[in-house]
Amino acid sequence: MPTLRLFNTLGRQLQDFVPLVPGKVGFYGCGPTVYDYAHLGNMRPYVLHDILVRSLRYLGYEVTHVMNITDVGHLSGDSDLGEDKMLKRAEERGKSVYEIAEFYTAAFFRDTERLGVARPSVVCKATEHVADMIALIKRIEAKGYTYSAGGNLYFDVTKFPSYGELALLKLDELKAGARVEVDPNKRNPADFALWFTKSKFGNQAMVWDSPWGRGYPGWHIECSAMSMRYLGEQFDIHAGGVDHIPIHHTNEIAQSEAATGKKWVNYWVHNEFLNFGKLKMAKSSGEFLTLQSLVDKGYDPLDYRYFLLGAHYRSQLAFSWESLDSARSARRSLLDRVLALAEKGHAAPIASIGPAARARLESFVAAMAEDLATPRALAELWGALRDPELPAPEALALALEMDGILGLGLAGARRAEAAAVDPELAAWIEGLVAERAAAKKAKDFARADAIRAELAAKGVVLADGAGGTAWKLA
RNA sequence: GGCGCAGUACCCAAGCGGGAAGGGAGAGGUCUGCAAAACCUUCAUGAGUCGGUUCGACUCCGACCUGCGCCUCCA
Repeated sequence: MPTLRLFNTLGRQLQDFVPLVPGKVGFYGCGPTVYDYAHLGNMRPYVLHDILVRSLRYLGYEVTHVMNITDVGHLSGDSDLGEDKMLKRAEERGKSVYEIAEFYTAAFFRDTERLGVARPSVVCKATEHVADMIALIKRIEAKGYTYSAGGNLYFDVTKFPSYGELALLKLDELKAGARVEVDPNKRNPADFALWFTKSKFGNQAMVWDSPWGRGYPGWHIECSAMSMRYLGEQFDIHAGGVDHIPIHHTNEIAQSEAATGKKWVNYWVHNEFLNFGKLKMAKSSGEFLTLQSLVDKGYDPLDYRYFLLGAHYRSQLAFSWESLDSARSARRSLLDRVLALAEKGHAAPIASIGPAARARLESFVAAMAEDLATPRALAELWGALRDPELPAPEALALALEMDGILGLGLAGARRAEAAAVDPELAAWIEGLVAERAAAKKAKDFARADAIRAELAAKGVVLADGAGGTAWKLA
């Protein structure tokens, strides 16, 4: 097996992946803030994390994948001036924050499941780990990295010499208040809150007692506390969107390493954004498309997965309906090819494939190992399915093996007739198909074509083959 | 103002200091009563622009142009 190489944001270079413990990987992927539906752009990192985990497991690692659910503390502004997103949404809806969280968490997992994303080993909620956060903040405080102001506890970034290393930030170059009002309580604009007590939502359910007063945690602390809880004080990989590099992850590193005095995470993996037209897809501005809206338009969620895999995760990707159509066409063609192969016989045992197929598989694995180069991997998949030299059982074996990492649903490919179709509709179609067969036999091609047209009008596509006429719903 | 990233065919999108992957769309063909699928052929003498380094650059360096992101929140 080749060595996995990952582009590490910390250092900005491709590096050989070497785990802390041989054969094992601790991986923390930033999860959702469950105050609204996830949009298509939000889904990109979860597909990436899934691809990363699948690749690691394929390469023989035992992976512990931890994902957080942010259900408290995520402010709409990183100061006491901001509002907690969860509380705000709960007030708007007249629901409790827990009801809001439960609703959108369920929606989130419904979407990721449809995208073929495996459930993480551990899913942890911020509200259930406040004690861990308080314990961690105490350690940070004991080491002298904090100060109190205006009733809140802040992290003093000037006490942490390597602050901003991940994001290549220099403290004196940051333009304070470039786009937002400065929190007057902060000594330095880059300082961030570990614990809030002065809350305009102080009468809400989401407050906890702490050594600094009754209040709630800052947003960044949850990831540090929960990752350490499940993966230890040092672990291998932390992933999230590029937007988190300058603030969220930078602050996580500062507070985590301040607390332990040790290097926290070895490899940082960040996905680029999905853009909609020229703008990023965002809840605040631009387009907001959910996975469900794609399903409503007739796309398979895995079409969207294919679309994502067509670009490298570190490239900005522009969403367009044309591109999504292209992905759907490509994936359908893939499924057709796999079906055609499956109808010729069973897949060969992967261990017994010949040299040509073996070489294809190795190229595929090499592409995945080279910083998860899914576009190249897809090209290898196409190559395997198009190569006239490969015996059908071997081509099928390759496709299924590759799909174990890509997750495009090739193994579950079914002829449309086998899919769930209303029995009455099916009977009607079968009747016309039989009638057309009779017409064809009688050389009544006008009648045969009329039936084809009639069915086509209902979205039924006919395909004449050696074994008779197959049909499917378009 | 500072920092980071990108500009490849009709669209999406890779790799690479020395033959420009792959997909979609398009065109022609084989096959088919018709159609679909499949298969074959075709589709960037050129990679934002201009310089430089080099025997050789799309690939390195510089400038410029254009676009995007970050320095609130965001995946």
